[in-house]
Amino acid sequence: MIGRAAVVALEGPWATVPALLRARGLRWTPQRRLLIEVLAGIDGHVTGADLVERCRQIDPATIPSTVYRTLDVLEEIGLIRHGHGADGREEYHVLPSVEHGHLYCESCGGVDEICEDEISTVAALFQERHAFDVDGSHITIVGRCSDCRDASKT
Amino acid sequence: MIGRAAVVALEGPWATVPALLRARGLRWTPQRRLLIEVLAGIDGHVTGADLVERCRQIDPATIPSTVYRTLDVLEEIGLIRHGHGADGREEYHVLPSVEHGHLYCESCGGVDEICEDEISTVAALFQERHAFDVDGSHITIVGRCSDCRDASKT
DNA sequence: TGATTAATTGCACACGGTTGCATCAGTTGA
DNA sequence: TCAACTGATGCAACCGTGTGCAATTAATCA
Repeated sequence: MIGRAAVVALEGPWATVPALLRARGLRWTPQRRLLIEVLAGIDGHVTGADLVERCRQIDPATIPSTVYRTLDVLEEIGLIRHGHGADGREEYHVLPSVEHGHLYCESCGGVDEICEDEISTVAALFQERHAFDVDGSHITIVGRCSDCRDASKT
Repeated sequence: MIGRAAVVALEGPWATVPALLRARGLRWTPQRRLLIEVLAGIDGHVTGADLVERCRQIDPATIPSTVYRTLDVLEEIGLIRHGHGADGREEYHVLPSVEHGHLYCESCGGVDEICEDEISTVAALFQERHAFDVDGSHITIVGRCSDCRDASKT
């Protein structure tokens, strides 16, 4: 008899999480393992509520506050980053994807990605003018995409 | 006998609000008047919760949902604009101040303003590369201010 | 002035996210 | 292997914000 099928091996950078936690005196718990498994299956970004939902699909006993607290420690460790979408909701970027921000169209709700060199340009501007270090993964610019502008022109 | 002292005359652009509302078939109510009076006394930006609080100080019977709904209609009329602070909270810009964004230091919580020509630079970048119209008053860039960086260097 | 009508309010509730606290359980060292 | 220590969990309550709905009321017009 083999153990529960749900227990899958952690891959890539996720395999090191237990060690990263323990190195800081933090613990490796079933709840954290569940969240890591969910995160490992995500490409790009998710909202906090979305993560809670996905965890609940696997384990309905998942408690939101535990998820959010775990996300906090994962961010401290540097495995994820969070920002805020145009509607103000938490948005988590799963690493090790390339650092990027977002262009959010308030008309259609569409999202476009800001690539690294554009972030650099913006960062350089504020570095020069305000001596401010921009957190590139936290950038969300709101406005209107070309499609919506064209549509409203007619 | 004169009416309640709390009833003050609306000044500047605020004086036109009742007419603006009525021109759209909307109504001028005591609750809206209260919020307008509060907004008239604000320079720059406030959070939604802050506005609710200030309204309550004048009229404890103020209901939050009414405030938020009124803010929505004022934004539609163009008297205020809203964005989201670094913590994702609603942040209202009271017009007719100059369009500006914010640099938010996640270390000390300090806020610096992004002036118009910097916004133009950023807007031009995304206009050119993504054909995206940036909403300048909605920009909040997160990172670290020079003071905090210097402090952590030592 | 008073009736009509649709905008607005107040209320109750929902949702995303956070916090305080008592209890539980990884981890470590004996 | 087991006890002790301390970090993590679960729970309940709370905050900021948004929504559906029935009751209220501002605006209009006879």
